[in-house]
Amino acid sequence: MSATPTSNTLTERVFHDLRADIVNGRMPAGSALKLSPLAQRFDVSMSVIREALVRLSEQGLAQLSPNQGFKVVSITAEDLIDLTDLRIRLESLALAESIRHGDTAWEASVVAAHHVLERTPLTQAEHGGTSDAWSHAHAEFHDALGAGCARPRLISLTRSMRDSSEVYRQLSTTREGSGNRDVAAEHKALMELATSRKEAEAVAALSAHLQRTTDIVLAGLDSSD
Amino acid sequence: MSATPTSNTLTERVFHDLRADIVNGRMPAGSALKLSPLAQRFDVSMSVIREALVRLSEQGLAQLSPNQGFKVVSITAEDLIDLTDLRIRLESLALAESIRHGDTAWEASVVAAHHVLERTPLTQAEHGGTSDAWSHAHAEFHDALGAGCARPRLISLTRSMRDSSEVYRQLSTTREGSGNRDVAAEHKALMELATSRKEAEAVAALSAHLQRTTDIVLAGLDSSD
DNA sequence: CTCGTTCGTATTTTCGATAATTATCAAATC
DNA sequence: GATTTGATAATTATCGAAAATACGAACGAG
Repeated sequence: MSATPTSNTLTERVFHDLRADIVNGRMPAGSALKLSPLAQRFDVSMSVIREALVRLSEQGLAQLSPNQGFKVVSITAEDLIDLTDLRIRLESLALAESIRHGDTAWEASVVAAHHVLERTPLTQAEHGGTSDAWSHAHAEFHDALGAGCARPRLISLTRSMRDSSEVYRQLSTTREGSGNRDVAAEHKALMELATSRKEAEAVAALSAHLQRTTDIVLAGLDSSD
Repeated sequence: MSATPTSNTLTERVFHDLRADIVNGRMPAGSALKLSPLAQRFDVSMSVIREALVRLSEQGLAQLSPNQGFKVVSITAEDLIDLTDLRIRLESLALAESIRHGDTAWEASVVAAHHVLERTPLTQAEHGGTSDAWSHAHAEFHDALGAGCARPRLISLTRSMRDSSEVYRQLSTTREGSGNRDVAAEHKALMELATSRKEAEAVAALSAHLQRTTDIVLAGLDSSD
């Protein structure tokens, strides 16, 4: 059903790969994204890289300063706070509407996404931080929660903001064992509350879930940089 | 204080001009945006046009179908409803926080923006619809209302959505005299409520203001297409 | 007459190279 | 010693053309 998003054009492939690199924390926040090295690495012309970077910049994952090139978006505590507040509001809205109007197919997709997430190992062998597979399954699960509302714009907004949040989350999972938190249990509760249509409780659980993650990241941010 | 947004690079100039064309309704919604004609019109290479169009697409003002080119974003009643609901929520939030935390400079900028808007003629000589100058002043005023909250992400979101809404608004002002509505009075009330820090009333006025515009556009949409 | 195929054309996508701009750093000046 | 200047290198922005793809018309078979 998902598998390869199969990007037909070169630019899309590069765009997806670069986004994954940023979102999964392989590119340090704030680091420069120079055209020629990237062109070499992906074995494409600079135009392709440039177009991909322009898209990423427009989405807020990179920054373009005219005549000075691109860099990975830089992170600040204030931005994370701002971002999290917006995410809580909008994802809560999407979830609430999904619970109110979502059909059985939506319920099924939530259950399915949770099933995958539950069975995906959180940590990877080497690379510190969570595995790409888990990050992906995690994003898919949260996506599924809000996908029942018939509002494309709201959905794409929450997706975009989730990507931005990932840049921060990667930072925290790298440095600390995420405290004594049972994330899997939170997800399971979320899934059950959503599919049993308990709107208020589900929204509360989702809000707490998002806020908790941010608080951990914030703690890590303050104590380091 | 504003004057020339001074785009240093060619792409930025083209981007701004094209966005203005779309937002001000000079490009029919859904119409194709072909590269070579645009390159000729702006007297630049296709690369520049392409980059501008990619940016517009990423912002939701155009659409890119791989290998099939760009077109002006197409409009639907459902999207406008979705969009308006989000705008009401987020602009209300920005306004409320501005009222709570904005300083005197913010108040001043609201008064100033309203002053300009008040003195800008609504209709232009020829071109049906509102004048570019008024559209600009109008955007600046609404921008000023929310600019007092110290949340860059929220601000840029509301800006982006306002642009999208403009595509719709242009459609309605072209075809009807906007009924018996005193938009100027609404703006004045908004300005006064905001600067006198009446949060609840200001937010209610803003929500009603946005919803009213949408209702008019929706009426026009249903009765035509 | 309808459906499918082939081919030419229009358009997009990608490339490689040039022009323009910025960054670097050593020498020179105050 | 700090700041400015000027040449050089590195990088981005732009261009024009080649390659790939989609679109539509003409054609032929069933």
